[in-house]
Amino acid sequence: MSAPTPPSAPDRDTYDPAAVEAIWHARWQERGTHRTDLSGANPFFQLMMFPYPSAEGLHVGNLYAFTGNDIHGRFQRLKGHTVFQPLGFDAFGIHSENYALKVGVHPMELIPRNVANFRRQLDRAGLMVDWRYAVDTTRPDYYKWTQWVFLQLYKQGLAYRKSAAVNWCPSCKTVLANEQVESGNCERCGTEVTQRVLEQWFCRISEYAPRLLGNLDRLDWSETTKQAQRNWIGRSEGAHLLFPVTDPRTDAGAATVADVPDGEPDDDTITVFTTRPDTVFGATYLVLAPEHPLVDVITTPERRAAVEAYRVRTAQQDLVSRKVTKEKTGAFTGAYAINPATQRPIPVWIADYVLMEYGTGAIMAVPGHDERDFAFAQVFGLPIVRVVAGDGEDARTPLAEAFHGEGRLVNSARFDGLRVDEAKGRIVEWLASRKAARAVTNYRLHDWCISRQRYWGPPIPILYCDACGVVPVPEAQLPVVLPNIPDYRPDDSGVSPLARHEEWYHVPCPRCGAVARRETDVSDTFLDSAWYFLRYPSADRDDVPFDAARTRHWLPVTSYIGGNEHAVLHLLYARFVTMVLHDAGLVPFEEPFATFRAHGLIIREGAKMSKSKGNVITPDALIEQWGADTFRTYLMFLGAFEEGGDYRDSGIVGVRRFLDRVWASAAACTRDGAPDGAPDGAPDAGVLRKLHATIKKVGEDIPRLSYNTAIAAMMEYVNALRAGERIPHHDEVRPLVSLLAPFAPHLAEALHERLGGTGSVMDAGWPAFDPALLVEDEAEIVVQVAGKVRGKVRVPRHAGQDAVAAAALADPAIAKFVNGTPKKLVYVPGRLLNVVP
RNA sequence: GUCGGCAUGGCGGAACUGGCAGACGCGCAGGACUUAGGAUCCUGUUCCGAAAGGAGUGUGGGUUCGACCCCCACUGCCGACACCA
Repeated sequence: MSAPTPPSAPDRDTYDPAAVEAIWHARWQERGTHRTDLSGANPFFQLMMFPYPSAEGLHVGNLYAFTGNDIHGRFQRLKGHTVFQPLGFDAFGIHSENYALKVGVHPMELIPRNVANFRRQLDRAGLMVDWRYAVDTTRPDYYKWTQWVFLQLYKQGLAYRKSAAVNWCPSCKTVLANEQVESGNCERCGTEVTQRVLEQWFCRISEYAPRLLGNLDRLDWSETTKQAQRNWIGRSEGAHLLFPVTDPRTDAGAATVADVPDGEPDDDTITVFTTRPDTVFGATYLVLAPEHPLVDVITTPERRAAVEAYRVRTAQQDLVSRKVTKEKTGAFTGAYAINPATQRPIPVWIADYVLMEYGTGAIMAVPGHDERDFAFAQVFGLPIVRVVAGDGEDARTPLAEAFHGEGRLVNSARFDGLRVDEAKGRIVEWLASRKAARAVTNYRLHDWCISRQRYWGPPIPILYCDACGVVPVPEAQLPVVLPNIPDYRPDDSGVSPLARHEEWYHVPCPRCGAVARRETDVSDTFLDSAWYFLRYPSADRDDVPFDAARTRHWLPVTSYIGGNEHAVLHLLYARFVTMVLHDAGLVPFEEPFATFRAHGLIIREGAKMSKSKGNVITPDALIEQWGADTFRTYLMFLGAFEEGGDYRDSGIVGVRRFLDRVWASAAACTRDGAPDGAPDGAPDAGVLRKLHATIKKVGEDIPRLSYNTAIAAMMEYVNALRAGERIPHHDEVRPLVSLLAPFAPHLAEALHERLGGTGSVMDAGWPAFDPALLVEDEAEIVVQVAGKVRGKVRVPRHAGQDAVAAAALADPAIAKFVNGTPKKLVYVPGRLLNVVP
């Protein structure tokens, strides 16, 4: 098996991509072809997701996404828009930091190097980027404004501190993200990961959940992305139910607590969230999250030791395995609470399968109708009661597993016989009238933790003063510059390395002048990327994060195309930050991205690309071998852009042959003595019709990102152009060059010039097609008999059903399938006739 | 487990609202030009069949004059989330 090689021997007048591309890179640079006039009319903001500039350099996944954006942006420019297509670098974060530690080069040295390499590669690929507006999240002139964004959140009361657990690797002495924990162990050193509880900064994104969800219906986004966000926000309708705790020492039975208290949750009332209030009669025990504050209050002395032991055990477990392990464990608190429906006391347990961060951190367990509660009840021998019966079942039908389906209530006193959906409302109403329930909408979305106990990020601009408390750094004092310190390795303290740098750590309090301490956590990289699109048009401005007039002119983003791996986090945080800035009167819109399209993933020979498999494609080598235009076009030819593609080494030669043929066609029609090679010196009518059909098709395919079919259409046209070794006419080739420009911009520039064009092909406009040329005089009608194709007939364009039927039956090859008079004729004008015998 | 996506020739993939399945490309076969070709050009290429014809879009059913496309049930692969009450 050998990889195909490009056609060789550049003698005479053949396509030499390396030469062409070098010439045009230089000219684009000289002429400023890729510069956007920001005051230009008809603005079109084409945004692509900025990359993390890794040391390995650009990978095909990046290039696939960028090329898809570039084609769209170039097309919009050809269509007459002023296109702004900036790019930048998302270079902060734990990934860079770990890599820097590994190779022993300081990130402040490493990142600029990587960025320079990325720019070189991106330019080599022919992207239409105006680098004057590039952003780099690690530069103080950018993160000054990231810190400013944080302060806006703080001012609105949307940034706050609370303690939360983080994963901690005792060996690496560092905080780990959930994805860096592999089955309970650190992904780098394999040490068992533990939990630490630290004070951290959070953003109240959960407060925006209803708006973030509601707006989705109005956004022109890929449906898959919107659905992912809906699931992530996770709205669920249910109820809070109140279970008063009884004191077993004073209450002999249920009677004394039968009178429901005032309904306000107090020290000895457990509030649970449930989406199945209809099953409350089957709630045979309660479970609290081990961290639930009421645990301390209600645990009985006899059970305290066991409960504490269980809480310690849970606290030590890393965050990932706690959620992944399905085996049920728990401890009985010794306390009982009154089921507000049955009035009977039920035991209160703690278990790690109940999460403090969701709902109220407490559940009513209905083992008959919830798998988790069922499993738990089985382990601990707790009662399982059926309260819903499906078809053919009754109150006594035994439960081999939790029953989830439709059905009617049983064992539920006066609610017996109601359907599940009716019962939900009725039971909540009933309990509400006794002040034991309230209908509630709950969201899964939890607040966004932006603290990172690391070095490589923007310092959170907060000071702690013994006298004044928490003090935000005044905006005039921004940026809080990340100091260039040689020792940025995290240590055992769990506090950022920044805390070790006295001269940075201690500063005067801006309010009272006393010595204050800096916040030493840096912020999440998702904060950097949550507003970068606002910065681009104003990237040259030092005085403001984003200029009001430019923002009004360019935003919201016209078209955003990116990977669905950012469907939830990045895109949701960006929407949230934009909404907050809108509420503060700082931007005139609340949704940042008018349209968003998710592109697919690129794989290699049917398998995912990975370093361990050794099947990673290196763009540099392929561009070297085939040329950037061929590589770009091939990437887009692999499959539908929104579906992704399978990169096969063997196919690229086909695209190269196509571009060779385009070059040869342009060469042939400009050669001395042969500019008008067709016999009568005019373009061929058939070729011209095909040309106009191709202009139409390519112009329709590009906006719907159907790049592969657009390329196929151009290939078809080139085949028609050259069929039978005919010499193409000048006017047949020139429009093709424009159609090809978004895909193969260097080649298009060269041929545009060669065919007598002036300036850049990008400013020469998009060819128009003549609809009149597309209609044919005769139509070919497919003839079916009983739904099977039996032949075709040619008829005049507007022939009616009878004429077509007559023509069809006159054809013996068709007529032989029809005995006697047809029962029915189905005629689709201009396309098809179905004869039903 | 839940949510989403996908399943079409030897291969990557087309087929827009139910109307010629297999566009385009790779590969393969034959031919032309050549001292030569792994360059270029031309022709052919879903399968079975000499042909007439038949079969065919993961599997099983359904709706329809007509289904890759719609409905029901299932299988497999890919992705995201994952004890969310």
